[in-house]
Amino acid sequence: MAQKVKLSTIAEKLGLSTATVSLALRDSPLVAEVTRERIKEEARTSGYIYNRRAASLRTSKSGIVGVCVHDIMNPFYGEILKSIENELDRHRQTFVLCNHYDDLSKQRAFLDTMLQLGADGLIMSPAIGTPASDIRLAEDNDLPVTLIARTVEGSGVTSFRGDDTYGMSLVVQHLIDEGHRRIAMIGGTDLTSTGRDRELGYRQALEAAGIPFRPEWRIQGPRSRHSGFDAAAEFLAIPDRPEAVVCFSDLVALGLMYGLSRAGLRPGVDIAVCGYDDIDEAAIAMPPLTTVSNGQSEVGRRAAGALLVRLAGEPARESLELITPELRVRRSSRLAQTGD
Amino acid sequence: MAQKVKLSTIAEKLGLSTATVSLALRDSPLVAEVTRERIKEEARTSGYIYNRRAASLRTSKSGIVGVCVHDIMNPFYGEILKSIENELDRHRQTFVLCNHYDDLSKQRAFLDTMLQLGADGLIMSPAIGTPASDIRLAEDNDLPVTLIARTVEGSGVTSFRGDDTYGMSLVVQHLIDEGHRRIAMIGGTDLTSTGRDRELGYRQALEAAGIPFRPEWRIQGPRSRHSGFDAAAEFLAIPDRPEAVVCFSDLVALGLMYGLSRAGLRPGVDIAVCGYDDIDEAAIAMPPLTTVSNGQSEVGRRAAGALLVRLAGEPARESLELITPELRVRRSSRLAQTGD
DNA sequence: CTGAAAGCGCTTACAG
DNA sequence: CTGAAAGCGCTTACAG
Repeated sequence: MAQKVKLSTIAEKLGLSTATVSLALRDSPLVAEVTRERIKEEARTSGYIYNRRAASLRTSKSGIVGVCVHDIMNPFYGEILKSIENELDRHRQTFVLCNHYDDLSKQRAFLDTMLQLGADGLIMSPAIGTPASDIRLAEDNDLPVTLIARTVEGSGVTSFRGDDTYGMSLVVQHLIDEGHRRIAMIGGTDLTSTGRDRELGYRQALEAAGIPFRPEWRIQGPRSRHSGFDAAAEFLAIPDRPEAVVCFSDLVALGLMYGLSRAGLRPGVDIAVCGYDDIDEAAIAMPPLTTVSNGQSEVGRRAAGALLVRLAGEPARESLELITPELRVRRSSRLAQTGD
Repeated sequence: MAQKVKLSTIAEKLGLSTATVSLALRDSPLVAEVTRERIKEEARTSGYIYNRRAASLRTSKSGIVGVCVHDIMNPFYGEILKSIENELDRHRQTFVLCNHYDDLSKQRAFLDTMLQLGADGLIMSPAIGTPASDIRLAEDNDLPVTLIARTVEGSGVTSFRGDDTYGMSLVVQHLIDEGHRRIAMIGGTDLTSTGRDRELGYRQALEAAGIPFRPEWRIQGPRSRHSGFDAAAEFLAIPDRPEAVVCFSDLVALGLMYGLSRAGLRPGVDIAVCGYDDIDEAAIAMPPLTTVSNGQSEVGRRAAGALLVRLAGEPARESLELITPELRVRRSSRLAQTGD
């Protein structure tokens, strides 16, 4: 490659100072219109590439926002991400993605990288066990943080997520309304706020209906399609097996339905299955999956919006913004019908 | 936040020069062991954060690798990405992700951002219509590029992908071996090398068996689960409908199977359906999906490896590295059996 | 083994 | 409306 073109290259060529060139390229009204056009033209034809590292070193703004979630291949996060991406794109922020796979050291490495790169902000769905101190470390170093999907107590920042307890109680109530009293819950873990809250919703709905909680009907763990599939065997082995199941997520429900079908049980006919999240696939699945809309796009949009407000100088405050979930009844939970 | 700690803060505190501190923190043997330990200890306790922008400005190495694909929510790319991530992690490269959604301007914006940030390299699955000049622009500005999944003629760089023509011919041959002669192909577009090559494999296998290609049995377009689902209606409306279908991808096949099931047709019983890619879900789907393993993890691993070699100074060369696909026969294509 | 000094490519007061 | 100069926080020869 030829000699690199920088501001001073353009300045020399046109007999101007780098200050003028710098201002012109950023459309400053301080520079005369004609000068500005000459400069821009020269930048274009000479193949000038703006060096953001240099600019960022000077201004301490990088135009980078880090986003860190458990796993972007999970459509639940994918849908949130799309909405964040949309929002940030419009504000010309570059968006750097990372999976932490609930590995604290991986998340911490990403955080350190963002600090080193001088990122402007961070949106994260914190890994299991994230200490509040990690978030304060970011905040203390001028890196505003917004949390999504999960909460960290004492972090001092805002979290956006669905009201998981309420949402799960809606599904369970729906199954009770359909005449079920033997309802299992599959998936999720005590280690995340999401897991705890959804189990709480399950228990509360049962209790409200006077149905005792039965630990053998609570299969913890699964959080993916594959583990939902594997859980089918475990579920089928339960003596005195329930005829209705709520799952921690749509992914778990979809995997479970694959597993049940393979064992010869027909979801939506022989057994009621519900999910959680209302990912895109839920509506076209076979059978179409009853679930709870968890407001992914709203979570993403509002979290990004809140971060942008922080970037504009607003101070941090610890708060929890709950998005109200909505029940979506489909065929997987309605054993009566078979048509439609 | 308190006064920011930088190299000179540590240097002053310990009565050393910034040169020594800089070397010590990077474990240079030039610095005496004891001094090194004192410096590291001070860095730790003072909460020093390494400023990569400053370092990068000086060294013109950023430690950043950009990765740009059509859509990371597509498990096909997701699986490639995991393998790239693994490889880059081990070389302590920060990995910046981007979806281009086949929007050239979005891809170009990402490319510009990477140039401005001084990224060390780029791995991309080029958007439809990517001009070779975009790739040369990167290469000309010291940003080595490696291509995955799709090829750009005249780009001058290496591409890694499965042998799509051969792979697709394997599936079609398999259906012919199962006794089918009326085989539709659903999904994919002429606009990508992948789409063209897979259709070519379909046609070649038909031709080799003396089966004429019938344009009304070729439904172009679908490339997602949702559009596969929608294609079911179109497929069902074909007069003189085929009883076997190969799909552009597993995602299309899985969506199509949902659509066919909803219409009352049983995939794997009433109609044979095959996918392409062998994503994780294929093996647990209902029915389990016959497909072609497309070597996602090998593509990712080798593409990342090739990029790392380029970072080490190897010159670019245009070449196409084909990964040999393998047929995975499962129940969706074997109408004879119903058990298992 | 350690230090003094220059320089990476920008932006930002300040002066005119 | 334009320019001269300092400085962002590192690393890299070079000298000792």
